[in-house]
This record gives sequence, C-alpha cells and structure tokens, in this order.
Amino acid sequence: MISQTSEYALRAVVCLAQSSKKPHTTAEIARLTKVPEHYLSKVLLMLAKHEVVYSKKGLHGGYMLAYLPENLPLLNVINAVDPIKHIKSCPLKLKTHGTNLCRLHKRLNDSIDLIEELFKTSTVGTILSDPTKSIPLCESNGK
Amino acid sequence: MISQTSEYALRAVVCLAQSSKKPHTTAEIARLTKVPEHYLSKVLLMLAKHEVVYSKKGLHGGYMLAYLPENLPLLNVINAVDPIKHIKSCPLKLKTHGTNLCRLHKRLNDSIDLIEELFKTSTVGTILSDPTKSIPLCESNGK
DNA sequence: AGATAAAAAGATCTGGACATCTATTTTATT
DNA sequence: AATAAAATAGATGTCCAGATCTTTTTATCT
Repeated sequence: MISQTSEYALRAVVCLAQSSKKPHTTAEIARLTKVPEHYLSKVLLMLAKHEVVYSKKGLHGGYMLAYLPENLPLLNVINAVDPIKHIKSCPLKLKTHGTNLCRLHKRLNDSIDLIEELFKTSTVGTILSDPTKSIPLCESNGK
Repeated sequence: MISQTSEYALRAVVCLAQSSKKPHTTAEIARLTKVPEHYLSKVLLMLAKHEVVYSKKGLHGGYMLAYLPENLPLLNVINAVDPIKHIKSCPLKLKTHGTNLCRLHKRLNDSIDLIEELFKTSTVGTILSDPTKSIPLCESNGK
C-alpha cells in the first residue's frame, strides 16, 4: 500500500515538524525515526528536490521543513518520493476502449482517487494535533 | 497501490465471471486478459489455493469461478495473491508505544482500513453490472 | 484396458526495481 | 585552514515479475 520509502519520508517529515526551530542532520533524524541513515539521506535528497524540505550545508546545517506543518499535505510528501500513479488509460491497450477505462480499471482508479484525496486533505499538522495518546514517533524526541 | 499481481488476478477473475458456463484454460485467459501466460498460471494457482477459483485438470479442464460474481468481493481476490497488510504495532518498535500506534501510523492504517472496506463491499458482480459504457476487458470476449 | 493428448502443477533461472551500505566530493561555517 | 555537513557516485542484496522447462493428473479415443 504505502511503500517503505514513503513511510520513511513521512517519518522524517513528522520528526522535523516536531522541533522545527533548528536544522536537523541526517544522522539525528535517522536516530529519532529509526530509519537506516544512508538510505534516509537519499530520501531527504528527494524531499529537498521537491521542495518539501530545505537543506543547509556546512557546519550547523541540516534539514528543515519548507512549509508550516498545517500547510503540508501528506500527499506532497508521498508524491515527492513515490508518486501516486493514476490509471489514465486501459492497461490492456485495447483500441475499442480508447481513453475510456473499463469498469474494472475505473473501479480501481476510483479507489486510488479516494486515497489521494485522503492524503491531500490530511496534513502533517493534523497528524501532530490528532487527539490520541501517543506522541508521533520518537520516544526521546525533544530531549 | 495495487500490485501487478493483484491487477492480473482481478483481470482473470473478471474474465472468468463473464463466461462462467465452461472452464477456461490458462492460455485462453491469458489471451483475453493480455497477461503473460506463464505468470498467470502462478496467479491462478494462488487463486485456486485460496479457493477463489476451482481448477479441473485434464482434457477439457481449466479454471472456473468458485463463487457467483455477486458473492465474490474484490478483497478476496486481492488477499489471495497479495494480502493487504494492516499496521498492527509500531514499526519503530518503541517500547513506550506498546500495541498503540502513534498518530502517523494510526492515520496510515486508517487509510488502509478504508481501502479494505472499499474492496470488501465491492464485488466482481458490481464490476460487471456497473452502468458505464465499456465492457470490462476483452474486446473479443464471448465471441 | 492402454495409449495419447490436454491441462494444471511445480521447479529453476533471469532481469529490474527497491532498499541498504560504503566511499568520495562539494560546500559552508568557524 | 579545519571541520561538519549535504551531495554525489557506486556497490551489494533482496524481492517481484516474467520466462522456460519438466512433471503429474485426467479425460477421451481407439
């Protein structure tokens, strides 16, 4: 459903959103989110290319969120690393279908649309403010 | 979102549902659904193991649906070949979370639940009876 | 009843994408 | 100039999709 890479990207973004004052290094984020450090660096690179996060090189550098959490839909994070693909034309390449989707693929695409809508309306901010008990990720976050 | 294997399984099942009088061979289904024949045989095997389809060996054998289309949710087809995995415990293995999910993973799991519900309530029968123009798959089906 | 052909079932093998690790280069700060 | 950090490049491992081949089962036809 949600790729490993998307999961990692979401963890990183939520982690950054929780203490957004100063930049965080890849190593820090990796430790807090328990993502393999060197893979995380690639994920963060993709997030930076899509301007979800902002990177600062050199001493005291690191990554920061490029948006306020409440202005950052989960969809943007997901699409940066592993874009949601819609079914736009018949995968069987049947000429008689043309640009129409058959019933099966229409139904499948409807569910993709639904998921996309869900991730579009739910932001990193809503994750943080969700009124459940546990704190997102990071038992040692903020210490 | 939906794996290639699930897509193939759904195509095969929809195809079988469209002419359910006699068994269809793997080669036939492969031709009609444009799925690679030898991979399809594996997919059909999995469907048979999970009793979504029934197989008959030997001359004039082949595969048939094990259920009436309206009694066969798409979820059963998907779960037979590529089960939907729910997030049951914190992927970070944080002790403080225990069996509780953090907000991020709760949100992600909610969307998985939603998709599952969608595929549970929508059956192969609803695909066939969907009031849209194009016929599911198979331009040459039924000839 | 035995031979034959048709079909599923099963065993390997390969290429590509994703995930992970290692090493080097570039850039900014002190 | 020294250092810390991202950026880049490359190597390795694993899993899924797909291809090829062999074996087993079963209906049908002499």
